[in-house]
Amino acid sequence: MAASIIDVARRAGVSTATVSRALRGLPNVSEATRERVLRAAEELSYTISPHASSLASGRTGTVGVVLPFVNRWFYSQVVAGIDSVLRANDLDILLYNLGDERVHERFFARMPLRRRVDALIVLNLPLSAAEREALVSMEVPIAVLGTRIPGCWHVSIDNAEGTSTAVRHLINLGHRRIGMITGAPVDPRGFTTPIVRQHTYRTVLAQAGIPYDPDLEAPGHLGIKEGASAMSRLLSLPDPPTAVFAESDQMAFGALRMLSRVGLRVPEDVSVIGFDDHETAELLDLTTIAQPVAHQGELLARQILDALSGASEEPSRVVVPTELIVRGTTGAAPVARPRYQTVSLPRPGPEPDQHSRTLAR
Amino acid sequence: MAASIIDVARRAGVSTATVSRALRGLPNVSEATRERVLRAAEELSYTISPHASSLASGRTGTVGVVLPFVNRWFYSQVVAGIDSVLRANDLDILLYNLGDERVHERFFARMPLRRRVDALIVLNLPLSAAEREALVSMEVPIAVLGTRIPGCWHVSIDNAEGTSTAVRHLINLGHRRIGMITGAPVDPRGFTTPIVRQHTYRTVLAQAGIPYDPDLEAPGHLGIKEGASAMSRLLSLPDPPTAVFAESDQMAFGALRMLSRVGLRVPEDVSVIGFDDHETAELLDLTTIAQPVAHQGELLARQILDALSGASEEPSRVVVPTELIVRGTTGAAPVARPRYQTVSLPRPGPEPDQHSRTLAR
DNA sequence: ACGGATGATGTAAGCGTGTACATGCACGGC
DNA sequence: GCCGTGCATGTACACGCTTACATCATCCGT
Repeated sequence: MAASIIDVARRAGVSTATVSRALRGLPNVSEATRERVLRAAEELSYTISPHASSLASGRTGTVGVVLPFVNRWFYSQVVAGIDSVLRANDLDILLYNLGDERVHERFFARMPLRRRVDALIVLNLPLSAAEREALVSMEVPIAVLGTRIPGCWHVSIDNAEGTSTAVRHLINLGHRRIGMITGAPVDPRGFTTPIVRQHTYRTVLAQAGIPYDPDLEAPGHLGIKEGASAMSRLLSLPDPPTAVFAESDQMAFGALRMLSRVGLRVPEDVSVIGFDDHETAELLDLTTIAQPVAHQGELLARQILDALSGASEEPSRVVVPTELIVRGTTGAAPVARPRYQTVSLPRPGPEPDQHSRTLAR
Repeated sequence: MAASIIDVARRAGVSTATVSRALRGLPNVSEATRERVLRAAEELSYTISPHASSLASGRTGTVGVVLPFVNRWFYSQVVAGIDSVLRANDLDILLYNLGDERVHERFFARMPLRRRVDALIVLNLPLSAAEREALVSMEVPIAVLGTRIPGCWHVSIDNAEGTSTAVRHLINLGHRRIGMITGAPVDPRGFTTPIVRQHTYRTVLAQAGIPYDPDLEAPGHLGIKEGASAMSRLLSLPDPPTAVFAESDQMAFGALRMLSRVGLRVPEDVSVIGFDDHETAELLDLTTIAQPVAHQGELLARQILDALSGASEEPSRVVVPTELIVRGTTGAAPVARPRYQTVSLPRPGPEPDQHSRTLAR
């Protein structure tokens, strides 16, 4: 049987109240007494019972982290960021992986985190209004990544800015047929991120005077394989794109693989730009929009610390910058644009016609 | 203020004991009463206080998961596997990321999980004898991945078998100069996995009559970049390897990148085999030894369930099989072996001499 | 018709802390 | 020498639940 506070009190020759005070570093305990208590606790290898402590004090020392997919690179990276700062402040992490829809529903039906955590961190989870309401009703500070919930702390990247940077990069390289591989397009609960990015993609094209073509938007569901098949769909268009913006690096990887399968060169025939700066992006020399992933986790955790310490009453909102990382998968458009018209193409490579034929097959 | 069991009892017109029984589905509660209690709880949107419950019952409904790196693919995948089965049994996950050495030490100094979890899952964490002892002294079931702790449940792959399969694959392709990119070679606490793999690598080579050359073992620290620099070290040897076994796919990725940087073809000039079957391996067409990662997490969780239910008293040990996945990064050795001596090489490619010169530079 | 099962429910004692309040003590100013 | 102050410590209740035990009604067999 593990030692309780009573054992420590007895051994130190004081009351349990004094033990409690001494152990938590409260004032009004003489140095000699504190010393004795600490020694007694040490000798009994006493560990406080978190449940009793929580029950009595109302504080749990635990933060719930709710997310859709622990096993995806992005989320695991964010969790690592969260962990690093919460751990340093002796807060534990209770992990809730709500990717499965039934698990998701069950979570909101039973609210297992109510009374169990001091604060909540919600990562990029599509939530209905009722679900948002349910979270807020827990009456603990909430920090949200991506989505926005009124009254909650907030961290996100500027998706519109990142997207327009990506699309403009392609336009500046002379591309006019620019495809987009989108993520999670028909989720009824609505990830807001894909919506914003898709909207921005259309807006930027329109601003550049490029006509809108719905066929150039292919859903990729954020996975490598799905990215590949989205790419193949784009390639099978009568007039396939010369550049593709994939809204996640993973989908861009799939696209790259598909391109190499069908024998198209990157970036000579098709340019590809991703989003995230996944650890593998550098490996594959993928041009991408970098976002500081682990850092966002740290920021969320810091917000929680602020909220718990009461340092700042008003929930803050942080928008972290994205950055265009130009690597080897984006280049000048292959079709002759005005400034290239008089220049002969330096390499043999497939002709545009031949190119189209390959794709149309 | 959230409703307590007393409120529910009052509303249902019964005692708190009956509420407790009804809510947990215990027998000896009439259907009518149970119905009334459930409705009352529903109407008050009552959530049980886990702390009070734990304090009273001694059960926490929580499993601690201790691991070195949440943000690495392998571990996040295992966590997802664990989560899927624990979640289905209403067990929560308390995550402890002990990658940082100071965090690790602090964890074992304070044992914050004592009294806080019903069971423990330890993923592949290097532990001193004292630390193992400390975990066991928590007196809860422990399931361990990779390492072995006496008296604990155990899941692992057969590292010796996987490694020898990989190395034999290279030998069968005619390779005699076979390098190995190793992980975490000098960790004083000792990850056992790299040790077993390195040992097996040497043994298999010896069995094939290939002389031992310590220069062919390059530490890669399990990262992509480190894998790349390990590869460059191997390439700078006077007599560089024609094949490389990287004991993780990530290091293999780095190796591939380095090879393509220096202009060597894979597998014509150098063969590469990895370990894990990382999601990106298929993308890069990497030959590798596949291990069922998420499945191992599920197995660990199942062992915990068995232990908690008292189904099987004796801790079990499960060894899951690995599988050689042959893809495009391994091929016949470029140097002329007896059976190739009279055959002319089909492609132009760099001559062996030229090859060596490139590398020695 | 009556004793004893059997099943439904209530009573109350913990579980191990935190903390408001009471207590006791030393000290200093008048 | 007395009283108020401030600090160190003890007392005891609350936190919200589980559960052993007591109680009570019901029902069955003889």
